[in-house]
Parts: sequence; structure tokens; C-alpha cells
Amino acid sequence: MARRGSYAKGIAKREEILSRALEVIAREGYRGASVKELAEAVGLSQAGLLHYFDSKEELFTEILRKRDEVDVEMFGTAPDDAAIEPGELRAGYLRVIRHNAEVPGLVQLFARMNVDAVDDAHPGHDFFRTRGEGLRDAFSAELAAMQAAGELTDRVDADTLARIFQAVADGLQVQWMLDPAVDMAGIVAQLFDALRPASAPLPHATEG
Amino acid sequence: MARRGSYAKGIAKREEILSRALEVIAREGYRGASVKELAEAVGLSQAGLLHYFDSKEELFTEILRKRDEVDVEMFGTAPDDAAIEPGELRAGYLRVIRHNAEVPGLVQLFARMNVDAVDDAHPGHDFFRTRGEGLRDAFSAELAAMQAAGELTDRVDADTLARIFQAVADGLQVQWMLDPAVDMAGIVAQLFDALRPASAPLPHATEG
DNA sequence: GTCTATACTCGGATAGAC
DNA sequence: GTCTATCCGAGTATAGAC
Repeated sequence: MARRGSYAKGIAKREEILSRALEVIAREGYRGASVKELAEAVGLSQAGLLHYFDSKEELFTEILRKRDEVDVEMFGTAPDDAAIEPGELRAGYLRVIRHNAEVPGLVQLFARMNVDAVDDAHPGHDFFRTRGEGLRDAFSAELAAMQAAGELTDRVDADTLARIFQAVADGLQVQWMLDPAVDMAGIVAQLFDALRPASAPLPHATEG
Repeated sequence: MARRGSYAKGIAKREEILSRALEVIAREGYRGASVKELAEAVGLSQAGLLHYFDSKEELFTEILRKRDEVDVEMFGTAPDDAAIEPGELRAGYLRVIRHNAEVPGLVQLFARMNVDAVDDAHPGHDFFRTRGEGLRDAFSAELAAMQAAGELTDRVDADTLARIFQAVADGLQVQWMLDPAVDMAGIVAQLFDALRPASAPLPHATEG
């Protein structure tokens, strides 16, 4: 009942809801929140909120999609955006990770949904699948460029390295949620350094 | 009502239940199974099963604890067992990962619980925290030995490398659940190779 | 110790008034 | 488009018989 047949007004409101939900979750966290809780935080009744979305799962998936959208604007890096300047991959990636450490609620929502969406009946299944692929493809292209520039080991192909970086980021999020002292960005930075060819110069000092 | 005041008989039965649950989940998968479903698969009623455990969360946490127990016997590697022969870390680790790819249900259960247990009110919270620490400590010791033997880069300290390997393993599990074609063990093996010092010899061909 | 039966809670979905 | 009210299912937890 939500998407089909909505006019501009409805769509605008929908986007506004998503933006507000994003803020609320980022600020107040997410502990398996119910639709009702989120609705109230956003200034609507449960039924009012579900007027715009087909189900809870779709709602939360859309929130994450909106998050990506916002992140693209903020950081210029995203699942299907490979248009960042060469050499900026590392810095941009670390910026995103550092930003994530400021929005625990979103990290938690993402982690939960990511696992749930493994089931192919989950409304978010395609989103996560596509997002992961796009992210890796863009990343892989950048990593390949780094390899070509001699800044990154070529013992492993760029696609696999992209998988590894994605896995590290996701895995570190769980470690971080369990212990907020974990420095996700610092660890990823160290991994970049560790994967530099023996001869290559250090671009920045390792942040720790 | 489960643990305290149980006699040997009760404890034995409890263990038997856990073993059976483990088999069932490994074989038939886990899709957010309810206590009732698991109970029937195990040959008890829901109430009968919950006679041995305080809650659903405790039950599933104990299943994962039992899993670790079994894995220790099978692979001689575990959260708090650092007693594997030097140099065997890599091979043992890859064995475990390869084994995991044969028990999707357990991987799924683990991933779900791991995320849920991030909340410190979750009955499994301490288990996951302790398990993670123990795993990393044991791993870190082995990695340090590899560094000392010149088999692994020393650009990054062993503790951080341990975190990275843990994160990669966890993160790859999610990728694999989304796409079973992902070769978790092969990718981890390649990461080991990529982190070898420039001068070091290859111990095995990279599997992949 | 295990069952059947039930109570209770939570939360998502829906109907219908405004 | 948004609300109130309600329904309904799922699923855990518990009571009580055997």
C-alpha cells in the first residue's frame, strides 16, 4: 500500500520520514526497536507510519537505503559510485568507518538486518545482495588501481581484497559493538599498511 | 530452573539434548527457529525442552557453547586452547572454516546470536565477549610465533592481526550465507599469504 | 521428568472514523 | 493522510496432571 500509486506529496513525506528515522536511530540507538517505538519517535502513530511502508522489514530496509544515500552525499563513496579520485580510496573509506563509530544505532540496525536478510524471503535480501556487490565492485576497481600504482600487494587479486576489506569492516563492527574501545578505523588503516608491497613508501603515518 | 539443583542425570540429559540440537541445526539449518520447532526436532515438547533451560536465549547460547566444545575435540583449536603446535595455526584455522561451510545452520545461528548478544542484557552477552577474547588471545600468541619465525608481517602487532582475522572470518560468513559460492577458507588462506613478509617462502600453495 | 493445556505478552497488521 | 481501536498470530513461559 505504500509505494505504488503515491504522488509527489506522498513520496516527499516518505523521504522525510526516512530522514527523521535515520536521525533518531543514529542519536538514540536501536535495540530491536518496534515499529511503534520508531513511529512515536518520528511523530506518527504506528498505523500512520505503516501507511508508507508495506511491512516492518521494508521500512527498516528503506532506512538503510536512505542511509547510503546520505553517506554518498557526505563522503562521495557508495555501493555504486566509483567516481572518487584515485588514491582517495583509503582516506574516504576510513572517513566512513570513523563516521560509523559515531552512529552506533545505525551500525546495530545494519548488522541485525544484514544477518536477517540472508534469508531470501526477507524483503531486504536483494538490497543487501546488490549493495554488497556494488560496494565490492567499486572497491575492487580502486584497489586494482592501487595495485597498478604499486601501493598494494598484488599477491591477491583485487576482487578478493575487496571481499576481505568488506569482511573486516563488517566483522569489526560486531567487535566494536561488543567493546566500543575497539578502534575500527585504526585497525583497517593498519591492514592497508600491512598489505603494502615491501618496497612501497608509506603515504600517511598509521593511525592507531 | 535448569542448572541449579540438577543431579548428574539431569546434567547428562542436558548435554544429550545439546548434542542432538547441534546435529539437527547443522543438518537442517536454522531460520530463526522457535523453541517449539527445535524441541520437536529433538524429540521433546516445548515445555519439556525448556525444563532444562531458563529461556530461549540461554538455550541457544548453550548450543553454541557445546559447539565450541565439540570443535575443540575435532580440531584441537578453541577460544581458550592455545596448545596447538606452532605452525599449525594456519592449517587448523582453515580446517575449522572449511568445516563451517558444511554446517550452514550453525553459522547462521552463530551470526544471529552474535549480533543479538551485543546488548549487555542478553543472556549470551558474556559468553560471546569471553569467547571472542579467548579466541583472539590464543590466536594472537600463535601469530606472534609466526612473526618471530619470519612467516608473517610484523608491520602490525599480533593482537591487531588477531582482531583482523576474527573480523574477516565473521564477515566472510555473512557474505557466504548470502552467496554460498564464496570460498571462505580460500580467501582466508590468501590473506595469510598476502601478509607474509616479502622474503618468506610459501608453505603451501594458495588454495582458492 | 515430561507432557498437555493455557495464559500472557508483544508486536505487526488492518478496519474504519475523521 | 492520519488517527484510534482492534484483531490476530507467534511464541515464550508456566501450571498442573501424569
